[in-house]
Amino acid sequence: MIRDALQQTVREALRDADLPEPATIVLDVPKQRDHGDFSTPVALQLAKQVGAKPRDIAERIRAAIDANAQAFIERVEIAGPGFLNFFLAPVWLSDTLRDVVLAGSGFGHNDSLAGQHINLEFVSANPTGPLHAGGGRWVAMGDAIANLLASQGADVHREYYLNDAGSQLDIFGASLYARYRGEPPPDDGYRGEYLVEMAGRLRAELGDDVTEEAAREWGYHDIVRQLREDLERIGVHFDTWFSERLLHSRGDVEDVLRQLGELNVTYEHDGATWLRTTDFGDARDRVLIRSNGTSTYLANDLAYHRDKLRRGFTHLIDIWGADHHGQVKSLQSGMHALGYGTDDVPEPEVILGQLVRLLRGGQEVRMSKRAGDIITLEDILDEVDPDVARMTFLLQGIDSQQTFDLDVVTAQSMENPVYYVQYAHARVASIARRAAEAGIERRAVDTIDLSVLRHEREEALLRALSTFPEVVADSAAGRAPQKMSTWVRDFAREFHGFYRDCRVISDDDMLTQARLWLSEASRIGLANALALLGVNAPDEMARLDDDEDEDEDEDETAPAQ
RNA sequence: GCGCCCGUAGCUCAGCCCGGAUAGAGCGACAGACUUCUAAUCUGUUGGUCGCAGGUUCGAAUCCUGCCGGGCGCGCCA
Repeated sequence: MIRDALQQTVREALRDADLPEPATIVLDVPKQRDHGDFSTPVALQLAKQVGAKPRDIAERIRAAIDANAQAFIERVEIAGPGFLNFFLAPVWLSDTLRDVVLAGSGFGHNDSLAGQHINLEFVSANPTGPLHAGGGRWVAMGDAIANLLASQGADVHREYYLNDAGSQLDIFGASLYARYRGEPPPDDGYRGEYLVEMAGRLRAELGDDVTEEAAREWGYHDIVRQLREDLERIGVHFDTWFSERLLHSRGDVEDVLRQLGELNVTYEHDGATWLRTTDFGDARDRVLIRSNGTSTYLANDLAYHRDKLRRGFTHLIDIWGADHHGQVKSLQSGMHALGYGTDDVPEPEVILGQLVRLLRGGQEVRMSKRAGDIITLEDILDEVDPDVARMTFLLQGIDSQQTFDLDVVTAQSMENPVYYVQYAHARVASIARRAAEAGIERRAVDTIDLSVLRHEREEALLRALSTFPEVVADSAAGRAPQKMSTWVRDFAREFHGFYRDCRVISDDDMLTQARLWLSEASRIGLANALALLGVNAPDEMARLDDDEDEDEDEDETAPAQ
């Protein structure tokens, strides 16, 4: 859009002025309004190379730009040590508004990743218990990242990997079976109360004569059903639930081991078969086949990732908890050993997410399915709206540890930023309803004089809106949904300010029309941003009681006569 | 010991990838604004040695090095 045009202008000016062209022309939106609409430090960057004073270089560039006057540039100023500040003709804001309206739900989307088939694997919690609260971070992050990648034109496939072939499931089965028989779970077993409840249903459904194996299978399928329900409740859908068992039953694991053997990257040692991952960058070699003849997690995982590639995906992304970071290099090294990790087939990308620290009553709650005292995602969803849960998980970067204080999140649920944003969206809808009641129709946008939108608030709103596409692109490229949530909060603030200071519906017909379109463009920005975050954009908000904050427990208090 | 992540306002966090002009938001505290398209809003005030020390640079919260503090790993577990 306008940024590209400016970049082009600067490039041409550099050429005309006989100056070298840096690979990228930096164009910033200055924090200060009096520094213009856009600013570039290019003259500062060239000073050393050219051997001239930055301000003199800036002057040469400005002269070249002026010589080739562009309609959308009102003036160029040289400021500070040598910044070139661009002041654009106000028409660019009108153009932005029209572009947004024209693009509609596609605003912020592009096709830079067109042709890419991305497999995004996330959550993948063991099917041995319900999703714990911290898992909500992977649910929300994964879904948002998938949305972001899709917005850039990629075909994104959401996948859940079920570790249903390993020892964890056996331990789970033994624990469930013990509960079924009224015994405590084994020492290394799962101690959670949910197994007692499940054992009761197991007995009700299958009777008193169940074997341990049957209990395990029943329990496994019941857990998967619970996982699906929890995920559905928060609005996340997986395209594939991939069973690890398939890798074994189909012979994939054997086959990948055979392939590695033929590639001469394995060796025998201490009765086990090892993979020379050190040849491919790993810190030490890894075992593929234990001395007892069974395959390791790595062997299975290599078969799994090879399978994903064989299914036609061009790019694999895994979201893992940071407690698995030691395995990243092993997986990637193993995939290189298999011949992947080339320009055509890149190595799997692993996004590491720092773990959630969960607080309740000011105390840290250790989240371990084994230990028993877990707070589940379901528990959270029982107390707060799914939108609140999602937004909370998307407020900060995945690289930093998140402290999820259950008391704070539930107590301040109503103050959650998600409502601030949703309220802005609802306000637009409300304006539209009021306008309709007043018999005001929005006329075609290209018949409206948008140049009347000159209020400080209106311009600020449009400026903020104009940055949306690049924020989406940045957010997608950085796998950083928090950039999106930060933008939408800032943008909502701009809208609330506009709403307050610029009455949309007025006696001035043209101004009303222009502001209705500005509202609509804002709605598009809010709705598209929320959609990327996986959050609803409601047309109205439930009315809050005025005395809400005085009344702590309005739900179940006794009737005070 | 080695590896990854974090350390920014009283609290919770953006900003760091890709260095720019006076470092931002929310919450908290204090003071204001509803005859108004829903006040779940808006406005103002308060508040920061960007962990510490060096280095690179015209310019460092941002890049590099070394420390300090916190989290997580370092299995023929998954």
